[in-house]
Amino acid sequence: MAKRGSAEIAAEMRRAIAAGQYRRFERLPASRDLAATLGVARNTLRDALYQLEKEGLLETRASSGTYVTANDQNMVPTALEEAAPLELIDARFALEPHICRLCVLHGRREDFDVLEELCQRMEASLDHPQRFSEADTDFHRKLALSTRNNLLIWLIEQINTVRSLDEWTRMRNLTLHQPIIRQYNKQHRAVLDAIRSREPERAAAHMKEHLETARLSLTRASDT
Amino acid sequence: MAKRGSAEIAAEMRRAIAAGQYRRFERLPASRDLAATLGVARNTLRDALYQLEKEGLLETRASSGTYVTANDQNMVPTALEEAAPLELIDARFALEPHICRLCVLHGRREDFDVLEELCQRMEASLDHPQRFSEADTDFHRKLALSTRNNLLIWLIEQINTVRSLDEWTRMRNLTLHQPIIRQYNKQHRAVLDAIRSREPERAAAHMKEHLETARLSLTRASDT
DNA sequence: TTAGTTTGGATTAAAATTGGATCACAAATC
DNA sequence: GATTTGTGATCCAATTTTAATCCAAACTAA
Repeated sequence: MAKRGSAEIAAEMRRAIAAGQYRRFERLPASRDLAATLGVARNTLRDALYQLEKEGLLETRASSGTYVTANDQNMVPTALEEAAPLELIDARFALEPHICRLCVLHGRREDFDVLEELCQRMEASLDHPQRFSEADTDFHRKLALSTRNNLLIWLIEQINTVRSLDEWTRMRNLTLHQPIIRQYNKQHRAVLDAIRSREPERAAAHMKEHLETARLSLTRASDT
Repeated sequence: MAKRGSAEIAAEMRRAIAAGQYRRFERLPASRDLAATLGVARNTLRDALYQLEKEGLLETRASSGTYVTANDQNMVPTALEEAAPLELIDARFALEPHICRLCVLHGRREDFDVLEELCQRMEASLDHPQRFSEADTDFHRKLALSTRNNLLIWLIEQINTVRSLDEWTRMRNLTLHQPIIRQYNKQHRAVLDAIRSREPERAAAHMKEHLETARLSLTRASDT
């Protein structure tokens, strides 16, 4: 049987609380059930919960249950702020290609006009990483908006808050040199063209290619 | 059946009031009826209502009834809470297939063991929509967990909060009959098998198929 | 008014559930 | 080989839930 330490379980629970799976004042599942779903023995889980109790995230009352005492308002941002660069790329890898498909389905002429305008702004910003970056963010946001899916829009907006963190901006600006920007522009155009000609799969494919490029330039930058 | 404590009943009622199911000055159903509807003993319900009364959401008059006094208008529905059913499916369509791919990359043996256990639990719940539903949520959550991508985990958890809203639970339980559950089980297994044999694209494809089925049964249900 | 119904309040005992604690055993670690 | 750590099982005591009553106040309709 594969072993996972109580520390690992504690980390998992900590993250679950931060993610909002268990909210303040809520009672956790019974230790027996929770141990079962986590795939560990009850003793191990109890050790983990004891850790979290020491940290002040939980409070357990005998014969009653274990309750969340964490102030989630303080924790939710951390879940986002702690996102690693590659985690962010993977999340965008999940969301954005499909957003392109939905964009083909639900996007309207006027949406495409806005996207066109943003493309042009990016193409005019070869020497202005800052300006390019803003237009780039707007472009990806507009794609989400064009799906008319409020949930997706919200999710992308959350991701954008990560993107806009200082460290991010700095790291991204490092990678934004002329050749890279030029390549991004070509890819953005390819995505937009595919959307305009109502080819969902081609749009998604171009977006994947775009994100792959972004990942590459990111890993290359973090190697230095 | 999952035994629910008074705290959980209180939470459920709090949500119902926030969702506008019971409006201000309105009288709640008789405690006997409400208890029956919620599937708990009257004592448990009374404990729950007492909690909400302490919070100032309710006011109960003996021999008359329990009335909503929620003066709190800060219960504004967030973007998450007003998400439409099909929006949710589309968001999952974006996220989950790619999560399956990442699961193949980053998932470990012990993760698959947990997924296996959840599959079995679902297969043993053909006649228990409630139980199936919980295991189902855990299954999809565990898939996200197995990616080890905290951002994705957080995103899925946000989606799960939408899924767990009352209206949702009710609608989903309507569609969960034996044949559907059986089909879901087959699809979950197909996903798990593909992940286990480390075939990212096949896993993603099976997940897409699964979500397509879910979308179908959802549109069919809302037509009625 | 009166008789019957419905309401929440309260009490009780039994049953179910919960975390706490301990133990022997196995596996991994040093 | 000794130590640490997770497992699985058992028993315990406290708490919660349930279910069944009875009550008094308030409402309803004859």
